[in-house]
Amino acid sequence: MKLGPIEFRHLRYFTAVVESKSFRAAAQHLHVSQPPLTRQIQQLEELLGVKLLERQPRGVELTAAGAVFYEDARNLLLLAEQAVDRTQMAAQGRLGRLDVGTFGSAVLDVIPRIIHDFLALYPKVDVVLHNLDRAGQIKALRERRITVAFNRFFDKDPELSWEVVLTEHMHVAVNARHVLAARATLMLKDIADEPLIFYPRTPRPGFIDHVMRMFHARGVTPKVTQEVDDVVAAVALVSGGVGLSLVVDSACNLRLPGVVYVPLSKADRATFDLCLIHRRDDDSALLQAFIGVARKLRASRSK
Amino acid sequence: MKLGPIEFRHLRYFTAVVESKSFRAAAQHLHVSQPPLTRQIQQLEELLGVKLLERQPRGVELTAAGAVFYEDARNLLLLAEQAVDRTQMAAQGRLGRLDVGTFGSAVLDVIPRIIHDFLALYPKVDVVLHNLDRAGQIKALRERRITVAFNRFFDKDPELSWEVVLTEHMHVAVNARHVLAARATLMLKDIADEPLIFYPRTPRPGFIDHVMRMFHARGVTPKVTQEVDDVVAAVALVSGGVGLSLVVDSACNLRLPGVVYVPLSKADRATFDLCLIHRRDDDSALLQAFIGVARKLRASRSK
DNA sequence: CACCGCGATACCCCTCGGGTATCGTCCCCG
DNA sequence: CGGGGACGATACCCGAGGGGTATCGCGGTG
Repeated sequence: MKLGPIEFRHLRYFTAVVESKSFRAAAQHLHVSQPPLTRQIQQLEELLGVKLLERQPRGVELTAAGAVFYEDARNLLLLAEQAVDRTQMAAQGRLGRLDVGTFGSAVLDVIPRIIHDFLALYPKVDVVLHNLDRAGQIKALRERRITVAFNRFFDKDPELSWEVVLTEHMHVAVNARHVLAARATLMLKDIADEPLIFYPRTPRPGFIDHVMRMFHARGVTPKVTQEVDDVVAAVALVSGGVGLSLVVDSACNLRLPGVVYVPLSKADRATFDLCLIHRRDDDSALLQAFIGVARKLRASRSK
Repeated sequence: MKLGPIEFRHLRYFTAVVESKSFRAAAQHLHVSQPPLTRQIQQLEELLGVKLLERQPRGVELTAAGAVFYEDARNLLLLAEQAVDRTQMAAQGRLGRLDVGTFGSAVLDVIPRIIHDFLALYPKVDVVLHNLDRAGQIKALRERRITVAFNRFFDKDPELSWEVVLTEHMHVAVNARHVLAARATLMLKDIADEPLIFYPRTPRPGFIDHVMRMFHARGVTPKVTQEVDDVVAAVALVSGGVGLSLVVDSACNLRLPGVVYVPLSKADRATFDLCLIHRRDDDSALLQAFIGVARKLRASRSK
């Protein structure tokens, strides 16, 4: 007899026979006639070089080797089904891994929300956060090490696409014992003479330049007395009474003792967009799902 | 197109294409011509309802779903081979096969003992050892390529279960001509100024961090002059007089010329658990028997 | 001993996997 | 910029082999 390799057919037929302890019954259950079934089992036995079944006048018995093979056959069929399931889930973006590029302050509010909502809908996706600066994000996106990134101020780029997911405003972080802490709103000129804790230009030049332009447009030159590269550190210094600082909405979630956040007055209000960035040619279901969640959150916020 | 169920043929063809990143090359490797291959892959994709491959002008790329399916396909093919193997073994009167995941030093003492005792009780079982690192063991367990694994420091995992089979202590491996070789015990501070042969962090971060914490807790900064990723190599260097090294009980079985093992003094003694890990849902008799032997050995040791 | 009921065998059909030839497309190179 | 070459897809043919029907051999049973 000529024999090829083992196929799932053999396993399906064999397990059916074992489970119904009868060729005829198994054949019926498999919607085939009995002779082909017999032949497939014979083939399987010859293929393995092992007798799997003891044909008794009253039904069929497993041999010891047959019992071993039955265990594995059932397992294989089960795993094959799971493989199909998993693959289909992956295609729908319900399974897999999403690498997200984040940065300093966004991580305090928006990103946890988006990820929370996303995981509620897609629980089997692994979301991995990567804190990167602007340049690092762009590089990582290009090199496909991350799928999506959050940042402000996006430069046109042929490979990348972006959309605004949140529009934020500026607040002044000020120590509660400071006179300005009582004010409902503040103007930039109010803080011109106050010691300002600010951020170095390098990791996010776009943001810093934007704020600086804001100051200059109002003829104000801020007195930067301290530079720290981290929003949390800046607010910590405010808490310690070192001075006041500027932060966006998201950072207001950061509650430290003795720190209050006073919004900038309408006249001085500037908007800071938070963008979601991704490769333009990336049409993965995972990314689409993630963008969908981000959009929905934005819509529910703007109400 | 008419489609039946998935067959192993589909998996074989698909994995071949993925591995050679080309239909033609894969066809050649499979000893078939290219068109049937193309057809089988198309069938598979239609069968799953999922696009698995991105046909690029330069070869073929996996889609995200394709990557998921590839993993499972490879695994299924492997398990099928194992199933055949096990069945044939069983037919020859062997009762089965137990695949065990091991790692570096454990292989020197505990594992041989456990396996020896196990084989004394179950002489017809084939025990196959697989030397794997931590991550490899976990993966292999999940994918059922191994039934049981030995390692230290186990992280909680919903799919896996574990128990401590041995608690070990540290010894200093030192050249016999060295002054410290004569000491009955050593303290960590005794070796602070000695050249230490140690291990890189990557393959077993848990173990290395544990030892390092031990040093720091005693205010000792070891002078690591040489890193080797293998206990045997480390002891060989000790034998060559390069310096001294730290090993656990099991490794003391390794007798190399001019190497003596001095236990750490009680004050500096730290314990290192060796765990036996297995799939939580695995209730095979072979595994239970193996665990039983391991437990008995532990009990007889602790006396 | 006749009769079921079981799996095995004989033999036919036609599906479906594999082969050859060829196409459309993109890249590369002159 | 156009032709050659390598890639995967398509068209079409062939035959191996999976599945069908009919029947056999053989125990167990009334």
